[in-house]
Amino acid sequence: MTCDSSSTAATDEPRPADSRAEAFQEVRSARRNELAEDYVELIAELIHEHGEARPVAIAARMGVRAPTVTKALDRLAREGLITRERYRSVFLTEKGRALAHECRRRHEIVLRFLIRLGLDAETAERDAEGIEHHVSERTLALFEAYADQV
Amino acid sequence: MTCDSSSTAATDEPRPADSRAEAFQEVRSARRNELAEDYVELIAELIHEHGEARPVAIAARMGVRAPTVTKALDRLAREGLITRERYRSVFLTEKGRALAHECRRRHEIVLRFLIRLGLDAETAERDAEGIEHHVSERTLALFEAYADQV
DNA sequence: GTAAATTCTTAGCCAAGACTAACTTTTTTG
DNA sequence: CAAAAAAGTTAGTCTTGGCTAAGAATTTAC
Repeated sequence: MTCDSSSTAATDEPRPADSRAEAFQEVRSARRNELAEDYVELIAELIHEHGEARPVAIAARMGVRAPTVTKALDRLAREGLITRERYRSVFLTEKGRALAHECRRRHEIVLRFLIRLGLDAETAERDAEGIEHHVSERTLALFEAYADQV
Repeated sequence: MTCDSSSTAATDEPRPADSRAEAFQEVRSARRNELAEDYVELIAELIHEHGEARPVAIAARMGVRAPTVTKALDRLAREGLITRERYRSVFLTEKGRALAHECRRRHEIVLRFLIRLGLDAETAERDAEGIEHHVSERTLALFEAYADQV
């Protein structure tokens, strides 16, 4: 049943030009950034609420253990999103603050949209947490339009 | 600075820090299943379109290399979602077929909803791919209602 | 001002998911 | 049917993101 002759000839391209494949690659790429975004967003919230972001608080809110946080923070620091000193609080860099702001914006739009659609607040919060990393700017604009319009 | 214990930790919690942690844990749990769902959905599609699902076709559509597919299929087999023989096509088990069906359903609902909202087909397809794994049954129902209503 | 408790880090383990290189099996093709 | 091509697997590497156990640093409490 090898009927699809067009798909696999001499593979010159290391990256398949298949639009389906591209979509999956984009999703995977988005998935890679999700955790970093979650952390940065959470750090911004903690700083806003408590004046600082301690690893122990991050761990509690993320629902993970302390060493997991340490590792994640190392990575965020490597990526230039936060600054930190050993055994001390975490601070966002300019870049980190920008990302946090962007995330917050997306989160708010998705959340507001879901609630406008008729979803209960708690489910909306949970769904928004998952969805916010996967909505394009275009979709976001439509979500906003809908929420405003009603 | 260490206002944690006095101000917001023990007493007021309108939303206990726990519920945030739970939300994140749920998202992480969803993320863990995403790839398996993508594979199963794709395998079902390939079988439907071509009568069989070959690893080479899966790799092309997923946008990954062959060994990645082999490993993924090992895992799917371990989880009882597919059956396979070495160097042969892949088949869904009853469980795999059920999951594929469920995924397809979610995908369709999200896609239809986004298009009804006014999104172009291509972006809708891309966003649906990312969103479908993160919508609750409740949200799905609202998406359906909206798409039908308009 | 020291001892206890808490917080944070390090070290080491594991599984997933990506890759390349190299090998085996199957299929195609002169 | 034998050689070449394609498909699939294995082996080995890397990174991420979890975890526990144990040790170091800091903070609290007596």
